[in-house]
Order: sequence, then C-alpha cells, then structure tokens
Amino acid sequence: MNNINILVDCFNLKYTLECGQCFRWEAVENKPNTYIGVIHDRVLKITQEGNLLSVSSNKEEDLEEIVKEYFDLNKDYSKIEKKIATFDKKIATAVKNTSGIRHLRQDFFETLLSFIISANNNIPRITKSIQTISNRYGTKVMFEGKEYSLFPTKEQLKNVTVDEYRECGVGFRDRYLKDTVEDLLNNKIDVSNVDKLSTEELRKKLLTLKGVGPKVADCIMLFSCNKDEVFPIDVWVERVMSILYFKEYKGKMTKKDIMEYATKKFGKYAGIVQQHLFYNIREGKINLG
DNA sequence: TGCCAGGCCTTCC
DNA sequence: GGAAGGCATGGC
Repeated sequence: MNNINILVDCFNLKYTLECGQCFRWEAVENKPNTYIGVIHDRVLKITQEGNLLSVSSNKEEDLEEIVKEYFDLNKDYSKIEKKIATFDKKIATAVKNTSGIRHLRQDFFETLLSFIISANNNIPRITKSIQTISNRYGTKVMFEGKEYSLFPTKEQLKNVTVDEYRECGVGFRDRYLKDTVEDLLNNKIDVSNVDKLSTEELRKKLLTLKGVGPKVADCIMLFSCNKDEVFPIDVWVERVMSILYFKEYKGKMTKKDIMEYATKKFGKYAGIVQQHLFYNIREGKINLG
C-alpha cells in the first residue's frame, strides 16, 4: 500500500467529484469526504480533511504527479474564483456556494466515450453503462482485496459489436460508440496531440465524430483538455441562464444567444463559471424565483 | 401513464 | 440554415 499526503488550496473533493464531470468515483460509506475511483491505470482512494488530501493507490509510480495533474492542482483556482466573483452578484453567490470545484484532466478517450453516452441521458444511467463497459472490456486491477476495472483502451474495444454496446445499456448511442472507436483506431484524431490544438481546431475535429455535437465536444474539452473558456449548454445550464439573464425573453432565446452572452461576459473562465452554475442549479442552491 | 435526462442524427424545407 | 421528429432506457 502506498500513501501520500498533498496540501491543497481552494479545493473541495466532494464538489469536484460530484458536480457531474466524472462518472467513476464512489463515496466510501461511513468515511466522510472519502472517495474511491479508477483513473488512467490505477485505483485511487482519497480523503480530504481541511487542506490535506490523503491518497492511497494500488500503484506507487508517479502517484503524486498523477494526482496533481488529474485534479489540476497546479492552477491557482483561488485567484480564478476571485476574478469570477467580480462578474456580478449572481455569479459571486454561485461560486461562494460551490467554492473549490476543480476541472479534472481526465483521460481523453474515456471522456469522449462517456460524454457520447451522456447525450439525452441521466447521470445514474450514464454511470452504470460506463461501469458495465469497464467491467466487460477493461483490464482488472486489485486494490485493498477488491477487484476494479480500468476503462478499456481503444484496442480492447476493437471487436465489440453494436449489439454488445447495446447490452451495456447505452441505448441508441450504441452505433455512435462503435463508429467513434473505429475512427480512433484509424487515428482520425491523434490522441497524443489534442492538448496542443487550439480550442477551435479541436472542436472541429471532435464534431466529425459520430455522436459528438457541440455540447458533448465542449464537455470533452472542458473535462479532459483544460479548455476553460468553453461553455457547454445542456438543459440545466439553459435553465439557469434563462432564469438569471433571459427572464424577459420568456424562453425564446436560442442556445446560440446564450453562448454568445456567456462567452462575452465570462471570457476565458466561461467553463468554470458554467460548472458552478450547473452544480448550483442541479443541487437546488439557486433560487428559481 | 407520461415526462425527463449533461443531445445528436436524419430528414425535410 | 433552421425546424421537426425519432431515439433506448430507467427513475420519478
């Protein structure tokens, strides 16, 4: 067993893991602020007590480095939150409510498939489908006497059929997964290079994949590529934005209207604002008035 | 029973 | 280019 401690600032483990950006973490029963999750090539167990993270894993190699990158710990979120809070009182309240959300840097392939599955779906079922796919096709690892499954690689999914995806509970998204995995096996997108592309270049590439529209593309960029300026608009964000800023439109504004408003108002931190708004509205922290 | 869910694809105009 | 309809499935 390998244990490390990491000091953190402006970080809330619960908010970060439960705000809807990731699907493979589980709260440990009877242990407050403790979660077990599978990322990249290993299992992590993390506890937060104040500003201290205690991390254990089945794998020692590069543990601290991987945790710091995954949770984006080298970025000054305290500064970003202060900046965001100056946009207006509504945003200041939202950020105060959910301070410490960080944008994860998740595995690109896993995030891509996860958010294809997320389309017109709900979080419990998304979680279940991803778990089933991992259990069926991913590499098994042991941690604390229990077996876990890594998310499968594209090679491990090479021969999975449309019907087999359907059996994992993904519904009509089965063929999207099949097509997208095939495209990646043919190197339609160079996964090792995605971070180096500009937001526009990457979005354009993502939109060529089946099952990836504007919203899914933005989520992938926000939750695995650190593109903090994108502003994914789902039904929740559409709802909260219309309540906060478009009341007089009475539902007649389009997603394009919201997008233009948000990118202009929130600039390079639009994605971080978006995540606070999403979590606030979903958890009932914003008064729907 | 009917509606909703971190939307996208296809068809039609 | 934009609007409308279809789509699997489980929870409420």
